[in-house]
Amino acid sequence: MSTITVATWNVNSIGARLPVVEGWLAKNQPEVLCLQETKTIDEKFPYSVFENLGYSAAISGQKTYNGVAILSRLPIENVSKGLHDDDDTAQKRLIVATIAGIRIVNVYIPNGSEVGSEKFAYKMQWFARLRVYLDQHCDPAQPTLICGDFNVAPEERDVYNVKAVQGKVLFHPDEHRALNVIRDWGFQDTLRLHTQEAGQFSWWDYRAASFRRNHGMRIDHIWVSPPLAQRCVASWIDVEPRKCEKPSDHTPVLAQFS
DNA sequence: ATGGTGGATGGTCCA
Repeated sequence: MSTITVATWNVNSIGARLPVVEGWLAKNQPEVLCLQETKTIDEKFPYSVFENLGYSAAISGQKTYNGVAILSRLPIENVSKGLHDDDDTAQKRLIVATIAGIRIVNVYIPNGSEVGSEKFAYKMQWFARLRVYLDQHCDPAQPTLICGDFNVAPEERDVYNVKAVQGKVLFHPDEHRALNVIRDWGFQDTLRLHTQEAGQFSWWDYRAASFRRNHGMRIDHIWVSPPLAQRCVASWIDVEPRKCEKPSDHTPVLAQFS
Protein backbone atom coordinates (compact mmCIF):
# COMPACT_ATOMS: atom_id res chain seq x y z
CA MET A 1 0.00 0.00 0.00
CA SER A 2 1.33 3.41 -0.95
CA THR A 3 2.00 6.06 1.66
CA ILE A 4 1.88 9.83 1.53
CA THR A 5 4.54 11.98 3.15
CA VAL A 6 3.83 15.60 4.00
CA ALA A 7 6.64 17.99 4.95
CA THR A 8 6.67 21.57 6.21
CA TRP A 9 9.59 23.99 6.05
CA ASN A 10 10.01 27.68 6.75
CA VAL A 11 12.67 28.43 4.13
CA ASN A 12 13.26 32.14 4.91
CA SER A 13 13.16 33.24 1.25
CA ILE A 14 12.63 30.71 -1.54
CA GLY A 15 15.02 32.74 -3.68
CA ALA A 16 17.90 32.50 -1.24
CA ARG A 17 17.09 28.87 -0.43
CA LEU A 18 16.43 27.46 -3.90
CA PRO A 19 19.55 25.25 -4.17
CA VAL A 20 19.01 23.81 -0.69
CA VAL A 21 15.30 23.14 -1.22
CA GLU A 22 15.91 21.68 -4.67
CA GLY A 23 18.54 19.28 -3.37
CA TRP A 24 16.43 18.27 -0.40
CA LEU A 25 13.35 17.59 -2.57
CA ALA A 26 15.33 15.54 -5.07
CA LYS A 27 16.74 13.39 -2.28
CA ASN A 28 13.67 13.01 -0.05
CA GLN A 29 10.79 13.27 -2.54
CA PRO A 30 7.89 13.84 -0.15
CA GLU A 31 4.50 13.89 -1.87
CA VAL A 32 3.83 17.33 -0.38
CA LEU A 33 6.07 20.15 0.84
CA CYS A 34 4.47 23.16 2.51
CA LEU A 35 6.66 26.27 2.51
CA GLN A 36 6.53 29.40 4.63
CA GLU A 37 8.33 32.74 4.33
CA THR A 38 8.81 32.44 0.58
CA LYS A 39 9.29 36.24 0.53
CA THR A 40 8.61 36.61 -3.17
CA ILE A 41 5.75 37.80 -5.37
CA ASP A 42 3.82 35.19 -7.34
CA GLU A 43 5.32 36.37 -10.65
CA LYS A 44 8.81 35.51 -9.41
CA PHE A 45 8.05 32.12 -7.85
CA PRO A 46 10.42 29.49 -9.38
CA TYR A 47 7.70 27.17 -10.69
CA SER A 48 9.89 25.60 -13.37
CA VAL A 49 12.55 24.44 -10.92
CA PHE A 50 9.93 22.44 -9.04
CA GLU A 51 8.17 21.23 -12.19
CA ASN A 52 11.47 19.70 -13.27
CA LEU A 53 11.45 17.73 -10.01
CA GLY A 54 7.86 16.56 -10.56
CA TYR A 55 6.11 19.10 -8.34
CA SER A 56 3.27 21.47 -9.12
CA ALA A 57 2.67 24.44 -6.85
CA ALA A 58 -0.09 26.51 -5.27
CA ILE A 59 1.25 29.79 -3.94
CA SER A 60 0.26 32.94 -2.10
CA GLY A 61 3.24 35.24 -2.17
CA GLN A 62 4.11 38.80 -1.30
CA LYS A 63 7.14 41.02 -1.60
CA THR A 64 9.85 40.93 1.11
CA TYR A 65 7.80 39.34 3.91
CA ASN A 66 5.67 36.25 4.57
CA GLY A 67 4.42 34.17 1.62
CA VAL A 68 3.29 30.52 1.65
CA ALA A 69 3.28 27.75 -0.94
CA ILE A 70 2.27 24.12 -1.32
CA LEU A 71 4.38 21.89 -3.60
CA SER A 72 2.94 18.52 -4.56
CA ARG A 73 3.72 15.48 -6.71
CA LEU A 74 0.01 14.63 -6.58
CA PRO A 75 -2.81 16.76 -8.03
CA ILE A 76 -3.63 19.93 -6.07
CA GLU A 77 -7.35 20.61 -5.77
CA ASN A 78 -9.66 23.29 -4.33
CA VAL A 79 -7.02 25.88 -3.44
CA SER A 80 -8.04 28.64 -1.04
CA LYS A 81 -5.88 31.57 0.01
CA GLY A 82 -6.10 33.73 3.12
CA LEU A 83 -8.27 33.80 6.23
CA HIS A 84 -12.02 34.28 5.87
CA ASP A 85 -11.84 37.95 6.93
CA ASP A 86 -8.60 38.94 5.18
CA ASP A 87 -8.76 42.06 3.01
CA ASP A 88 -6.68 42.83 -0.07
CA THR A 89 -3.80 44.18 2.00
CA ALA A 90 -3.59 41.16 4.34
CA GLN A 91 -0.24 39.47 4.97
CA LYS A 92 0.05 36.22 3.00
CA ARG A 93 0.11 33.63 5.76
CA LEU A 94 -2.38 30.91 4.84
CA ILE A 95 -3.00 28.65 1.86
CA VAL A 96 -5.24 25.60 1.82
CA ALA A 97 -5.58 22.78 -0.70
CA THR A 98 -6.86 19.24 -0.99
CA ILE A 99 -4.29 16.61 -1.95
CA ALA A 100 -5.01 12.86 -1.99
CA GLY A 101 -8.25 13.55 -0.15
CA ILE A 102 -6.50 15.40 2.67
CA ARG A 103 -7.45 19.01 3.40
CA ILE A 104 -4.07 20.63 3.98
CA VAL A 105 -3.92 23.96 5.82
CA ASN A 106 -0.49 25.58 5.47
CA VAL A 107 0.11 28.45 7.92
CA TYR A 108 2.78 30.98 8.73
CA ILE A 109 1.58 32.19 12.11
CA PRO A 110 2.89 35.65 13.06
CA ASN A 111 6.10 35.69 15.09
CA GLY A 112 4.85 38.25 17.60
CA SER A 113 8.16 40.08 17.99
CA GLU A 114 8.02 40.93 21.72
CA VAL A 115 5.43 40.04 24.35
CA GLY A 116 3.19 43.05 24.86
CA SER A 117 3.95 44.60 21.47
CA GLU A 118 1.46 45.42 18.73
CA LYS A 119 2.83 42.50 16.77
CA PHE A 120 2.18 40.19 19.72
CA ALA A 121 -1.45 41.36 19.84
CA TYR A 122 -1.67 40.71 16.09
CA LYS A 123 -0.37 37.19 16.68
CA MET A 124 -3.02 36.52 19.33
CA GLN A 125 -5.72 37.87 17.02
CA TRP A 126 -4.44 35.74 14.15
CA PHE A 127 -4.69 32.62 16.31
CA ALA A 128 -8.29 33.48 17.22
CA ARG A 129 -9.17 34.12 13.58
CA LEU A 130 -7.56 30.82 12.57
CA ARG A 131 -9.89 28.98 14.97
CA VAL A 132 -12.89 30.73 13.40
CA TYR A 133 -11.61 29.80 9.95
CA LEU A 134 -11.31 26.14 10.97
CA ASP A 135 -14.79 26.18 12.51
CA GLN A 136 -16.29 27.66 9.36
CA HIS A 137 -14.33 25.92 6.60
CA CYS A 138 -12.91 22.62 7.86
CA ASP A 139 -14.22 19.44 9.46
CA PRO A 140 -12.38 17.41 12.12
CA ALA A 141 -14.35 14.32 11.08
CA GLN A 142 -12.61 14.51 7.70
CA PRO A 143 -8.88 13.97 7.02
CA THR A 144 -7.55 17.42 7.88
CA LEU A 145 -3.93 18.47 8.35
CA ILE A 146 -2.59 21.80 9.56
CA CYS A 147 1.11 22.44 9.29
CA GLY A 148 3.62 25.23 9.18
CA ASP A 149 5.57 27.65 11.30
CA PHE A 150 3.34 28.07 14.38
CA ASN A 151 5.91 30.28 16.12
CA VAL A 152 5.11 28.60 19.44
CA ALA A 153 6.91 25.78 21.25
CA PRO A 154 4.13 23.77 22.94
CA GLU A 155 5.85 22.30 25.98
CA GLU A 156 8.94 22.51 28.17
CA ARG A 157 10.46 19.50 26.41
CA ASP A 158 10.28 21.50 23.15
CA VAL A 159 12.77 24.20 24.22
CA TYR A 160 16.49 24.09 24.98
CA ASN A 161 16.23 25.86 28.33
CA VAL A 162 12.93 26.62 30.01
CA LYS A 163 14.35 29.33 32.26
CA ALA A 164 15.89 31.12 29.28
CA VAL A 165 12.66 31.29 27.28
CA GLN A 166 9.84 31.21 29.86
CA GLY A 167 7.41 34.10 29.38
CA LYS A 168 9.10 35.32 26.22
CA VAL A 169 7.75 35.26 22.68
CA LEU A 170 7.48 31.69 21.31
CA PHE A 171 7.00 30.32 24.87
CA HIS A 172 4.48 32.54 26.64
CA PRO A 173 1.35 31.35 28.53
CA ASP A 174 -0.90 33.44 26.24
CA GLU A 175 0.59 31.68 23.22
CA HIS A 176 0.09 28.28 24.85
CA ARG A 177 -3.55 29.10 25.50
CA ALA A 178 -4.00 30.21 21.88
CA LEU A 179 -2.30 27.04 20.66
CA ASN A 180 -4.63 24.92 22.79
CA VAL A 181 -7.68 26.62 21.27
CA ILE A 182 -6.46 25.47 17.85
CA ARG A 183 -5.62 21.98 19.14
CA ASP A 184 -9.06 21.69 20.77
CA TRP A 185 -10.68 22.09 17.36
CA GLY A 186 -9.67 18.44 16.96
CA PHE A 187 -5.96 18.14 16.18
CA GLN A 188 -3.21 15.86 17.40
CA ASP A 189 0.51 16.62 17.10
CA THR A 190 1.92 13.98 14.74
CA LEU A 191 5.44 14.09 16.22
CA ARG A 192 4.06 13.30 19.67
CA LEU A 193 2.14 10.32 18.28
CA HIS A 194 5.53 8.72 17.71
CA THR A 195 8.07 10.07 20.19
CA GLN A 196 8.07 11.60 23.66
CA GLU A 197 11.72 12.59 23.42
CA ALA A 198 12.73 16.07 24.55
CA GLY A 199 15.01 18.32 22.53
CA GLN A 200 13.49 17.72 19.08
CA PHE A 201 13.94 21.15 17.58
CA SER A 202 12.85 22.62 14.23
CA TRP A 203 14.36 26.12 14.58
CA TRP A 204 17.58 27.64 15.82
CA ASP A 205 18.21 31.40 15.82
CA TYR A 206 20.91 32.51 13.39
CA ARG A 207 22.39 34.57 16.20
CA ALA A 208 24.61 33.67 19.13
CA ALA A 209 25.80 30.40 17.55
CA SER A 210 22.46 28.87 18.53
CA PHE A 211 22.68 25.88 16.23
CA ARG A 212 26.21 24.94 17.28
CA ARG A 213 25.09 25.08 20.92
CA ASN A 214 21.76 23.38 20.07
CA HIS A 215 19.80 26.30 21.51
CA GLY A 216 16.70 25.41 19.52
CA MET A 217 12.94 25.19 19.82
CA ARG A 218 10.21 23.07 18.24
CA ILE A 219 7.96 25.72 16.68
CA ASP A 220 7.11 24.03 13.36
CA HIS A 221 4.36 21.44 13.53
CA ILE A 222 2.17 18.98 11.64
CA TRP A 223 -1.16 18.44 13.38
CA VAL A 224 -3.95 16.17 12.12
CA SER A 225 -7.60 15.35 12.74
CA PRO A 226 -8.56 11.92 14.18
CA PRO A 227 -9.10 10.16 10.80
CA LEU A 228 -5.53 11.09 9.81
CA ALA A 229 -4.03 10.42 13.24
CA GLN A 230 -5.14 6.81 12.79
CA ARG A 231 -3.20 6.69 9.52
CA CYS A 232 -0.03 8.42 10.78
CA VAL A 233 2.73 5.83 10.62
CA ALA A 234 5.70 8.14 11.28
CA SER A 235 6.69 11.72 12.06
CA TRP A 236 10.16 13.20 12.38
CA ILE A 237 12.38 16.24 12.03
CA ASP A 238 15.17 16.25 9.43
CA VAL A 239 17.97 18.33 10.91
CA GLU A 240 20.36 17.82 7.96
CA PRO A 241 19.36 20.95 5.96
CA ARG A 242 20.17 23.12 9.00
CA LYS A 243 23.81 21.99 8.73
CA CYS A 244 24.41 23.07 5.14
CA GLU A 245 25.91 26.25 3.70
CA LYS A 246 23.48 29.19 3.78
CA PRO A 247 20.75 27.33 5.68
CA SER A 248 17.29 28.50 6.64
CA ASP A 249 17.00 29.01 10.39
CA HIS A 250 14.26 26.33 10.27
CA THR A 251 14.54 22.68 9.23
CA PRO A 252 11.85 20.39 7.75
CA VAL A 253 9.27 18.51 9.82
CA LEU A 254 7.65 15.46 8.19
CA ALA A 255 4.76 13.08 8.72
CA GLN A 256 3.89 9.91 6.84
CA PHE A 257 0.41 8.47 6.38
CA SER A 258 -0.83 5.06 5.23
C1' DA B 1 25.62 40.02 28.63
C1' DT B 2 19.19 43.61 25.50
C1' DG B 3 24.05 41.43 21.99
C1' DG B 4 24.29 38.22 18.13
C1' DT B 5 23.11 36.88 12.19
C1' DG B 6 20.54 36.56 7.94
C1' DG B 7 17.13 38.13 4.03
C1' DA B 8 15.21 41.85 1.25
C1' DT B 9 16.11 46.24 0.48
C1' DG B 10 18.34 50.36 -0.76
C1' DG B 11 16.41 53.52 5.20
C1' DT B 12 15.56 49.95 8.04
C1' DC B 13 12.22 46.20 8.94
C1' DC B 14 11.52 41.64 10.30
C1' DA B 15 12.69 37.33 12.33
